[in-house]
Amino acid sequence: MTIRQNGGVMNTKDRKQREIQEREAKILECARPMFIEGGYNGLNMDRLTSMLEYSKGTIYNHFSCKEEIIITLAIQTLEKRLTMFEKASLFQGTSRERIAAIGTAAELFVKLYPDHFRVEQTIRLDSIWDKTSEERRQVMSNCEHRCIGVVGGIVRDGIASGDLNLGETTVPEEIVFGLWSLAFGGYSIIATSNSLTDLGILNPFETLRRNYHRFLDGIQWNPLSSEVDYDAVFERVCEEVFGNELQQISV
Amino acid sequence: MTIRQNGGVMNTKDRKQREIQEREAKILECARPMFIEGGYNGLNMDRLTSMLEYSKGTIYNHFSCKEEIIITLAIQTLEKRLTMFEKASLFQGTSRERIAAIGTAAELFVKLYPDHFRVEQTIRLDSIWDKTSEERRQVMSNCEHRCIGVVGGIVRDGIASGDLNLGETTVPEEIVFGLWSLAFGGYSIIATSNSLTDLGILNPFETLRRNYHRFLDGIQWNPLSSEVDYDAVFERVCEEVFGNELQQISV
DNA sequence: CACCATTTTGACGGATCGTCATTTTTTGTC
DNA sequence: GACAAAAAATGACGATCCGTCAAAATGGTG
Repeated sequence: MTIRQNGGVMNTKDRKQREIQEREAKILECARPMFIEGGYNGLNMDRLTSMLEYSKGTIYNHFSCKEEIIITLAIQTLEKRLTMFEKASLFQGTSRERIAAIGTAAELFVKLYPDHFRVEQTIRLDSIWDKTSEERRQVMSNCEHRCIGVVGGIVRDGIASGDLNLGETTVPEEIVFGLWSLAFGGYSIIATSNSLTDLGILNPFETLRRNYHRFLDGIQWNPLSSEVDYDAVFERVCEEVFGNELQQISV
Repeated sequence: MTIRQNGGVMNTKDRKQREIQEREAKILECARPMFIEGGYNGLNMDRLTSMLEYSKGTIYNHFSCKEEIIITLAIQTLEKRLTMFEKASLFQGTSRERIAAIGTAAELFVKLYPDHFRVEQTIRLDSIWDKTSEERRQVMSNCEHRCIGVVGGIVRDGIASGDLNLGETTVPEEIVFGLWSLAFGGYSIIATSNSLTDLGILNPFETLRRNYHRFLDGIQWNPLSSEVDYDAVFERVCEEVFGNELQQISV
């Protein structure tokens, strides 16, 4: 009897919870294209209200301000990236091939979610960042840290296996920082600048791939790119690890 | 007589012109800290009006919208960067030392104008970018292109002098893209992420420097970092080329 | 001083964010 | 099912801020 009552109560609460979750998903689903279309100003709370079947107050029950919606959009895709990184890190191969697998994941991620950078760049502007809740900022940081952690783990594996020898003056995190800079900078430039085509770089993604292999050659992470065809590794990772995701886009 | 008249007219016009220039400078001078303080929303046109001794309409005679002010702020610092790059490229030394000099210039630039990135990131958001005038966008592109050109020139010098051999499958622009990615990504991460200190990287600027030398080692741009103390080159460039600028900051 | 051209002014319209008093719905109880 | 209390939803409203434009001020000229 008590059990039944409890059960009943829980079911009701669960249903409520689920409804709230679903509504939140709907809000985000509607907000994303609005943001993609016109950025921070394009995401119009009045228009969002009129497009959804909920009133303003209801939406503000879910998200205390516009910025909270935007950071949640960022978190949604960041979580997808984390999943892709983790999947890539399981690739069977040398430590350097596994780093290449992460690079592949990063590239496929920006191709699958080409608008993610825009969202993240907006969020990182202090004027926006400061209005978001500490809670959601934590979630975002956590995602970032875990992505970094995956890469760091592979660097340490490389050292442990003897493929990589950093010497005594270098810590693995410096290499993570280097790869991260190359990737973040490269994808940002690709996304926001016309100068690349002006420069005559026809396939920027391929060039970026070759650039991080140049960096890895520079620290002599074996086997070097002169010994292994890392383009082929890229193709293999695309197929073997991300075959499913890839059906959606043309690489 | 005609000459005198002309002279007089010209003087009046010149004075007018000068006054307009000066006013424009004042507007920007007042707008910059406001933007730095609170970003896009922090730059408040009403407040700007009340702080300056000019009315709203007058300000809108200079800049047709808020975004035009912001892009002009970006252009102001971009021009300083171009000057620093050009100065650095004249450094006497091997081609690789000259690239290191550009790296030094880039680092000193972000230290001298730590808020520039914020301004540039804001401008690059499509929602802002689209509202700026084609004219000012051209000026900005031009600055960027000339900076890239300086770097490209040194790469080609390196090839010509035999310090660098890219082979037949690589064009110099790919290397420019690589260095640019590393720098842009690295400085962005330094500016907007706490993860670096979390990672245990105590001196991110030094690490970034070492990272681009790793990249340059990877393409075997001679002399390699194992043969030359590029930290010492950095110091020399700071002193010999940028001694004046450096008095303002602590490196 | 009178007249025209140019520049400056700031009140105002319009857009948009977030609030909160009011209304509606849900829950719990007899 | 009827009713009260709690919870949730509503949307009109206040506040803020951008950019405009009719009117006023300024400056040059005969």
